[in-house]
Amino acid sequence: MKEKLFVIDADYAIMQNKPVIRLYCRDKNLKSVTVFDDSFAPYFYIIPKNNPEKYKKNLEKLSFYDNEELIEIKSVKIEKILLNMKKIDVLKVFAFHPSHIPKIKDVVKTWKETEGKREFDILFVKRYLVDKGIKPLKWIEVSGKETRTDLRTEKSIKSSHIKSLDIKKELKLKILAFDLETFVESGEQKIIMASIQTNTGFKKVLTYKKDNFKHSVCLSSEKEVIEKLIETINRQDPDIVVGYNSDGFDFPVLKERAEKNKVDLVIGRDKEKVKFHRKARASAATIHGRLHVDIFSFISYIVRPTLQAETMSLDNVANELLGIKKRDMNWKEIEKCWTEGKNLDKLADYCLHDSYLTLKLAEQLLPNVFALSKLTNQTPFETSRMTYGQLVEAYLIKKSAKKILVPNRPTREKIEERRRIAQYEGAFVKEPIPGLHRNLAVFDFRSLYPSIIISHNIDPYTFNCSCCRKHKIPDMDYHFCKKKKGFIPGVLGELIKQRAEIKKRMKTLKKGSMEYTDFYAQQYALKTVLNASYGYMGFSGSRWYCRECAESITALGRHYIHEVIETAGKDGFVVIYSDTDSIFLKSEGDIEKQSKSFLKKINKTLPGVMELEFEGIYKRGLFVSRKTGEKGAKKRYALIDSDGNITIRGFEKVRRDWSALAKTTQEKVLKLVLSDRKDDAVKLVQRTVKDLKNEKIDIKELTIHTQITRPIESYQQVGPHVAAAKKAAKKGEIIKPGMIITYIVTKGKGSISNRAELPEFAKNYDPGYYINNQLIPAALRVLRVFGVEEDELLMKGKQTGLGRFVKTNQTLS
DNA sequence: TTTGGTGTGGTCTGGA
DNA sequence: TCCAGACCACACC
Repeated sequence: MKEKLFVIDADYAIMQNKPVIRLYCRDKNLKSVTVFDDSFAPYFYIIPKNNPEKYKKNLEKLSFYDNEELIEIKSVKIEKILLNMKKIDVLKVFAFHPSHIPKIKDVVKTWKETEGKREFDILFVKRYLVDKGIKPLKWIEVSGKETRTDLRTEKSIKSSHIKSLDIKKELKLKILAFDLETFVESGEQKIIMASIQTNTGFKKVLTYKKDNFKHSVCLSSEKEVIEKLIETINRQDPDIVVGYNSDGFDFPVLKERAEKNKVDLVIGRDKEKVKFHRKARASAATIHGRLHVDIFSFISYIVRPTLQAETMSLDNVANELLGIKKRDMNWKEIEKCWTEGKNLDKLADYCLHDSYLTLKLAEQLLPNVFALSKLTNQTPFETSRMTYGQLVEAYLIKKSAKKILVPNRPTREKIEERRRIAQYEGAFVKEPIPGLHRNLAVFDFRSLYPSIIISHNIDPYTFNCSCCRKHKIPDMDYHFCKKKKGFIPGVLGELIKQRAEIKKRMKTLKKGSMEYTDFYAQQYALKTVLNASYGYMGFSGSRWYCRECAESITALGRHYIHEVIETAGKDGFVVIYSDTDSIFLKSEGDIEKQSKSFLKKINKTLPGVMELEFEGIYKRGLFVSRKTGEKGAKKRYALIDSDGNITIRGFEKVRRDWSALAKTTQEKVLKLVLSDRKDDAVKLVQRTVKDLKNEKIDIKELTIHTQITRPIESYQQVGPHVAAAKKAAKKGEIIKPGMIITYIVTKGKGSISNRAELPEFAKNYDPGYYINNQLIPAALRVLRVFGVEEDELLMKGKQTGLGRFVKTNQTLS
């Protein structure tokens, strides 16, 4: 029989002593089908010192015991493959079991005929998908026989042949989002409520106290809640289970409570319990047969840089990504609801809302996860938990398969060594001309670093070749081969081409249509990998590490932007600012016309795929000076276009470690100033100072968010956020690195740190601090270029009674 | 262990 | 008491 199937996830199991790949699929009628493939054997490569034939013979005889387990070689093949651009003979060593690979490698390592060993740490399923060319979220054609298994899928096929198909059709998969609420009772964290929502409209709240609200099932104990949750998931039979921080919270808690209550946490399609795989941050919970996506993981690794939310809380992220308003219920209220047994419907709503937000976030972001899976041939389970570095690596490994030996991952010592010597010169940043400028034209290089890599053939394998010594990188003693195309430049070149094609096709489609969304996600995946490629070469943990490459890339970047700056000057522009790949120009004449010819002129001189792009015209642009001295401040500016859209970079407004009051006031000031209303801006600040002084500002406007980046004991210098965290820790709160501490500076004596408190412990706020250390600096940063001084904002001399808020180190004039 | 360098500015700390 | 430099966080690209 032959079947066309849509692949969702994959894993492997040991069956009759053999590793068997399991592909979890749906067919076109949405029937769940599992495909078993036992035709694939795990392998790795050995580079022999000289005689591969002789090595092969010795290897075939290898047999040893490891903890009473017999380990033997399945087979050995001699293959030709590229090592440092040269074809060599290597041994491809097949094993009977994936876990034998590292053991065989360790034995062979000691043989004196061994030159090296490669690709022993590429996981079995990853290897399979790459080698077979199977892309998750795409279609395959499976030939084989239907078999019986104890898997809870509607059909199981033992495959004899699998072919990947290029069918555009997407299947609508069933997504189930869940969320738990817990409560600590006599030192034990218990589950008090669970909520579930699916993208097919099912919703349910499970709890065990009272039964008078919508969508709820009231049970009699925690145990029953867990059992009912398990039953519901299995009955709903989703393809995808999503949570928000479910790797770090929901599943660990669920596992612990299930064990405590002697319930088997079986929610997959086989009889195994939920397992945890070690990952960077939290261990990843795996459910056999269902795809578990912790959407928080994807957001914090990949989406985060594009967000401006202060914390990665579900509420904040949903607010920014989905435009869903935040709720005002907090933890204290939840606890109150539960302990008093009142307003439980509110608590249920809260819990249900969490799984709703999780579901909506998943619906929005899963296309991006899937696009990355299709690009790298990795399961969405993997790609949703990958960092930038891992995504680039996965893609490069895919492109190396069967052609190039993948370099080994560096050892811990090697990484340390690379770290020590790493530092190299980066991008050029021009000091801006402070002031409010009119009619600015902005240009930037399209994907500067990737285009340099491609156009200059920057690659570890082309570095300092023996044939092209003449073509040196500017100001460097390095050169790159002109004759042979490097691996990374070739790969990135394809990506750029594909992305251009997708973008072209997107123009013919309707925004918001299924196809458009899919293309958008695809081009976003390409962009993600492209943009991370330069960083990956300079990353100490990289398999394709090449400091000289990274150094050359930035050197070329500086070279090109300098050329643009120089040409702009010669063409009569005033160069206001430039950072890495962008340039801000002003001119007396018709800026649009001049921009066009300038762009043409520059692009004629650029090699390969390099291109300068016209970003836009801005009606006004504000550049400020540094806090001390008259120098222009880099990386801080604000722009307004002819439609009134405002762009703010670098200012306190866009930083999370400033109070909302200082940020919103600064934003208003910027808007007024960009509209030529400086005087109104001054008045606004003065009014706000007064409000603060009279303590009329809501304390919520005054919280400051700062991340704890290490264990609190290991800080050499105790800043306000660390001090607040330490106090909270003393009161029993658990403080971990990565947490974002919210604090308020209260009245009292001593340093700012001494007076920093978490909101729940803050009894008041110190107006003096918020005036002198928050509001005034943020406002003055903008207004100083207009000649406004601190005294004017503080209304000194005009009003009495403000003296006590003046910093002690200031003298009255 | 979890892409890179460049840059600003707040707060603390310790010595004059 | 004052101030420079260290430390720290977080922005830009």
